[in-house]
Amino acid sequence: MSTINDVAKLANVSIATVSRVLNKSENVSEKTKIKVLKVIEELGFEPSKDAKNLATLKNKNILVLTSERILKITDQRKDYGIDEFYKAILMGIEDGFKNTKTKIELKNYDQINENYIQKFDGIIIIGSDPIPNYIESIKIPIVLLDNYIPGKDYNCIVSNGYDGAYFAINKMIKRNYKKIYHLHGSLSYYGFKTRYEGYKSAMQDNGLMPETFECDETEESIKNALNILLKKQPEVIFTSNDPIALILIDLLKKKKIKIPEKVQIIGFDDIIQSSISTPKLSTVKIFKYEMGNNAALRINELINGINVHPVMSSVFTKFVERDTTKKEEGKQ
Amino acid sequence: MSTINDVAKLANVSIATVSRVLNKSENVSEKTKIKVLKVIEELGFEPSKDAKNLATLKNKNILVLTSERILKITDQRKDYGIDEFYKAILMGIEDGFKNTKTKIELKNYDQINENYIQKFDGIIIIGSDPIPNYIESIKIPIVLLDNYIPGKDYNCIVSNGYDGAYFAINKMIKRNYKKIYHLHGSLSYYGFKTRYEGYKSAMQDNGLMPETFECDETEESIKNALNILLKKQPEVIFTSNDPIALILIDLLKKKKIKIPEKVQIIGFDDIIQSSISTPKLSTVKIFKYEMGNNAALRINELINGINVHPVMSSVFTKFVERDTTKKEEGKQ
DNA sequence: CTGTTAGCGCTTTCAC
DNA sequence: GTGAAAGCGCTAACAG
Repeated sequence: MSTINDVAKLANVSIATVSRVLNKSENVSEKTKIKVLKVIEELGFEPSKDAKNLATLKNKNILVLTSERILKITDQRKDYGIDEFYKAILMGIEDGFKNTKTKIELKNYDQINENYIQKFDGIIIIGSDPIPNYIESIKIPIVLLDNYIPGKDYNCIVSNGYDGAYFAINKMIKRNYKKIYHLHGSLSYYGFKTRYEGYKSAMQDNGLMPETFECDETEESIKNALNILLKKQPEVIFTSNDPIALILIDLLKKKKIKIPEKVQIIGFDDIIQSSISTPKLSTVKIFKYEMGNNAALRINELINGINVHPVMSSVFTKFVERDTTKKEEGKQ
Repeated sequence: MSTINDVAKLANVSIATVSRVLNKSENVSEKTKIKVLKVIEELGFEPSKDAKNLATLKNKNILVLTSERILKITDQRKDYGIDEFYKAILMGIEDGFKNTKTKIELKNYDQINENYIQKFDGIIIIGSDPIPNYIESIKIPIVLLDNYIPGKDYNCIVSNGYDGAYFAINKMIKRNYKKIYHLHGSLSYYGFKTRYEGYKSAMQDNGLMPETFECDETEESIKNALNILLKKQPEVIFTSNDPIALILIDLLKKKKIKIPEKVQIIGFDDIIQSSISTPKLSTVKIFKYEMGNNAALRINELINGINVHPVMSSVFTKFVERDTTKKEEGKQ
């Protein structure tokens, strides 16, 4: 490990000068610049990101952007489910900036325009609602949060739906359940798609045939799907998210079908309602806070020119087992 | 943003004491600990990771583990393709540790045992060959590199095969090609699976029917697949990796089928050979160096207790277009 | 049990 | 065009 000091000594200049060539400052003669560059090359010197971060604590402004739909939800705090989702994410973001002197501004797409955006050092875009076109052409660092657009290499933070589904399903299979079906929403949502894939892989890896059913997340649609599903005598129904699972529970209760004795349910998300439903929902927890946190840290890296090659980060989930699954083994 | 100083002042103690409670040192009276904790809570104080990193530069040892197969390959440097893959990764790892005083030891599974491992502060495991069982039970930070095990939440760094495939295929479709087929290796490899999914999604999102063919990566098998494929008059063949694509090129040349005039080929990886083949291969580049680099940075975070919730990082790829694809539009 | 102080590697005034 | 030195937030001897 070599430091800026080593470089300075070998090049017979001060560390200030080295710092200048490192940061492409104008005030260095071509001669010394070349000299310093050569030593840097020789030493294989790489400036410390941590030191740089520490030394450059500046006031920064970052813009947190969402659709109007989402912002309205978080404002009102009416609907526990989605509200909580974004609240947790927002908290994670805030905390992620805690040691960086940055001001956060929360806006929705309607409240801003291309010009307004220029004031910011970085932008975090939450959710998978359509993004205004002009966003694509701006050169300010951007991080997508809870969204991913195939074919565009935006830095992004998502939840690892594939793995979460795989783990939960695999666990059920190990308990000797075989008739495990997946009730999912539109697969055009990347999140749902990955959970769907995780379910399928877990089944296939265990020599089981995946069987999936689509609904549009309305009670009506879920009801229809359930009726078809029920004919197949499901042991476990795994859903795209908690709201669907919660509706399913209601429906099943009306039909006097015992949960988890007769049918087990597994959701995805772990919204607050899932821990207070009757019975309490077994679900795959999404780490919303951590997702927000990661987004903040990532945008900071980007702003400071650290590790800039685009990366998608999938935050792992956790199977939170409550009362809609049986914890013991099924029959052999 | 509040600092350790703010906390110290408000709690009427020195920053050393604050640091002690932060790091769960024993040498603090219960009383002052509580007092400090309260102030921390009030202020919402979050210690700076950068400052901590800077202050704790210690000699660390990290173990880079691979299968014997891979280590042999990198040792010999004979086979350009795979050799280069791991060389680049290794360079990325080294550079990632450049400002951290850490010693790297490179071993294969046969050279170590459960005991030996204990000496290290962190472990990076490269490649998707089977991992010894005892690894699972050790409590040293681990990062999987170019590997992912569904259902186990190992921190890992992979290449974003889904996105890379999606982008390249989407681009071809936009050029009005429709008969785009995918020739893939075993889908039990996670890497191949994601590229396969990316191909499928791109086709489906454009209203096209995906058609895929499996081979086992031997010339024989590829030849068979090609013969079937050719009957479908492919405009584009997208392969799981460069070696398959390179063999395909040879086969096609023997058959006097013109590339890219008659058939276009797209590989995945961008190994050195792909830039010197005739014609030069259009392929999706994997950022090996960046992957290694990320692994190093991640293991460092883990060692320092930063951001410890497990995450999978998918490093984005880039479509490198050379001479096995036509750059202009196809016929309408 | 607690405080003082010297760094960690880098940036950034302020002089010259 | 260049250097000296203060300081970013934290840890870790060392003293007491």
